[in-house]
Amino acid sequence: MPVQQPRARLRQQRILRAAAAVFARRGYGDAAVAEIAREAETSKGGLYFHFPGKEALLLALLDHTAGLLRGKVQTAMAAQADPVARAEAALQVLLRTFSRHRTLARVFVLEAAAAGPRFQARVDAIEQEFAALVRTELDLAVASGRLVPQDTDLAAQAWIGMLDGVIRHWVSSRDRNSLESRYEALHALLLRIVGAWPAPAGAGAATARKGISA
Amino acid sequence: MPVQQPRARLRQQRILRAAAAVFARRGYGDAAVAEIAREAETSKGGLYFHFPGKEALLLALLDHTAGLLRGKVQTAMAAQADPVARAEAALQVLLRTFSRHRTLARVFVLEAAAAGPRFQARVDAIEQEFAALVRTELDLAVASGRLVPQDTDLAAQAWIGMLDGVIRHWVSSRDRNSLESRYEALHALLLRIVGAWPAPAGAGAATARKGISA
Amino acid sequence: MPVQQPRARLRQQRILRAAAAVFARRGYGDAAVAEIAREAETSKGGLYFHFPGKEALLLALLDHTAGLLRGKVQTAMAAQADPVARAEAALQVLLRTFSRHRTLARVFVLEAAAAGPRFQARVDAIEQEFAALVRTELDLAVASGRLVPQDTDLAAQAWIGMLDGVIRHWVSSRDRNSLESRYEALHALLLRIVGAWPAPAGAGAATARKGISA
Amino acid sequence: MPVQQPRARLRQQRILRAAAAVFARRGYGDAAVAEIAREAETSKGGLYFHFPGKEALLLALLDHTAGLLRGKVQTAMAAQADPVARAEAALQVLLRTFSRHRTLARVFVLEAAAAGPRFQARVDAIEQEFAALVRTELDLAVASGRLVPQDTDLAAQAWIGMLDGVIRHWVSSRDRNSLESRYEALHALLLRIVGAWPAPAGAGAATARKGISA
DNA sequence: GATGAATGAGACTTCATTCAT
DNA sequence: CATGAATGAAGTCTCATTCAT
Repeated sequence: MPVQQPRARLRQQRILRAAAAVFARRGYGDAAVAEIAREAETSKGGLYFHFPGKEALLLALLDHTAGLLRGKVQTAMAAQADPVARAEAALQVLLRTFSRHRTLARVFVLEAAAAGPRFQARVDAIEQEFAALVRTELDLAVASGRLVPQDTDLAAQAWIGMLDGVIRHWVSSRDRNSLESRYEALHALLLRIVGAWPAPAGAGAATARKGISA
Repeated sequence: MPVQQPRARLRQQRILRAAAAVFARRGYGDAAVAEIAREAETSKGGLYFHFPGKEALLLALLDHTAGLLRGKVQTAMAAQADPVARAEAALQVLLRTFSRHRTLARVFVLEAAAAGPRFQARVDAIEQEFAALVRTELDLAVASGRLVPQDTDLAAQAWIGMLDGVIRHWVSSRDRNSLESRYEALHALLLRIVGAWPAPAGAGAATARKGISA
Repeated sequence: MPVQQPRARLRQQRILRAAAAVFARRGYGDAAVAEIAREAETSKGGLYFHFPGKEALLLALLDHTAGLLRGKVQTAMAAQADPVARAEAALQVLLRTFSRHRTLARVFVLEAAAAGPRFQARVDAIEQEFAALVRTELDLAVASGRLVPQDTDLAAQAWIGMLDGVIRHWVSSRDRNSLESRYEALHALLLRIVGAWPAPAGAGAATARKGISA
Repeated sequence: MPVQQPRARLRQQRILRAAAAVFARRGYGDAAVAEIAREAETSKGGLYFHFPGKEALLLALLDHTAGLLRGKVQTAMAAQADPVARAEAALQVLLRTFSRHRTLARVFVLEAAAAGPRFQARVDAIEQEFAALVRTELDLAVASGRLVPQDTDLAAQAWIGMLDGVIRHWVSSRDRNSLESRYEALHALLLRIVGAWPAPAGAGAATARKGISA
């Protein structure tokens, strides 16, 4: 593998960014390579010099997105001591990252699924990776008595599933509000799912809750 | 509006069934009208006599699916007395119906989303319809003291979201097991979400639950 | 040939009228048989019962138009004594008839030409028929000294050609004024062509004209 | 706007030439893009690279023809001193040009008219352009006493109309004789229309003609 | 006689990919 | 390295015509 010249790297990034934009705008199937090339300010021939084809663009985009998410999640988790807080931090940063990259979000949760099983599989693998992360933390929390014993695998799937649903809804609606603003509500649900819910309202309940979540 | 000959009705159904199969197999974008016609044992022209275009096929399929689900859900709900049970029955029958019509499920939760905003909007509307149904029941349950006071709208969204996630995962994986077999686990999560979980195992837990949900 | 039942005659006329309208509106090539059937308030099958195909519709229309014109022209010519007046009367009634049947005019002078050589030939034959009529009258006028000796065939072609041009322009423009209103100008040109023009204005010119045309 | 490679220019010309041939052979409506591509020795995709569609081909052809005519007419007119001669030269060169490009002639006077109002309008505009040219010369001739006072606009329309008729007849008949050979007769009619006719037979008239045309 | 249904050839157009320059 | 040009397969859709009822 030859060392990438910096100019080539830049080109590739411009092309990937353009691909994300066009895939998000038109959908993978309706996206024209010509339009991506135009948006990247290059030519079709140039694009094909850097990427072997349209599929490779989507794949590269998914990998790039995965790397981006992994990095941010690791950093965010490292900053928390409590296992439940670490798991929550992971989801929160996923939400925040997608919130700031709407086109990536759309490509990741919508377009890839419809572009064929090969892409779907890659997205699934990445989701499973994060689900495993979450599960590990929940297991720790259960082991330390922080959470009541439960099917942590199921709970982790549910967490990722809820996140997925929220993101999916956000990108497919015309909602221009920040995705992050939904974290509050999501947060409450996540805690309920693992039986660590926050105080609803009444005083008596607060006592019981304290015993559980503290 | 011309009189529908019985022959025509049959053809339309055959075409719709074929469309569902091909959309599920190839995805909406890659599905060829010619293949649908072939699978419906008719000609391209014949297909276009009954449906104005490829989009109309998907739309008709979504409407057909929605009608199917609505009917089954109403029946299932009518058979239950308890509001929480009614809400659960709704989800359960949705799961069961999709489990028995995998192609419809795939079209409904995956293909429609990627086929364009128009289709996505129709699916969203149907999901919201069922979410509203669930919410109504949860409200009743809260009013009767059956459930602790909570944001029932959010909870209903979460229920539908979880269901969506399970179905989506099932259709996009190669999992050939019945979708229904996942209901057990889903059931537990749903109850947790509204704070009405069932007894995990021991007796002490039952006490705690009573104290919380009562 | 069986005797036509009156009901069938009516149907055929309704279909022909509808065909004229649709051919004029869409052009022959873009006219759909289905639209003609709809406009005739019958079905495609019914239309094909009365006419063997789309081409036959246009042909029948041309024949019908020719018959209409022939009849009116004969009547108009019979009412004139002077040969030049007779020739003029022929053109005038052609103009008037087309003016009152714009769709027929359009089909006759525009659509038929583009619908293929077979149709073009039929229109040409009809035009030649009227040119021959005109020529006969011009010959009489020359023989009687009413007109100066000239190439009457050429002059007749020119008369029909001018008429054709005026009609063609009228139907292809959006001009909603009566076609008849153009007769005045056309009239002057026709007379000039055969060297029998009317007094323009000045006296000197009148003298010169008299010397020439008398 | 991208730089035109010389290869591309050649292709475009080949395509346009092929389009003219096929439009003339089949008529616009029945001309298949595939046949044009074949005749141009390229592929359908190649054709669509150079022209956005079938309509654009016809439009480009009309524009190309208009440019051709304009150039030749200007040259021909510049070579004449007398206004009437200039006007005649214009028509003569139009006739000669169409005579040498029968397919262009057919497309221009027949196919465009039937291909839709948009094309018809373009052809009309070009005809009006030449009519205006003729009228300007006739006005000059009247102003200088070269012609008797008259409605020069009408006369110019008549000139163009006669020319149109002659060309139309030539292209729609199977007449393989040169179109130019008809100029003699047309010439006589044109002069009659503006009251500047040549000697029919007698001697006195000859004198007058000499005075006019010399 | 008449209707809705069906056919299938063929039309225009798009587009991922490859290639000559 | 990059570009414009070229390809050709495949797609959606139309429509004159025929047929079963």
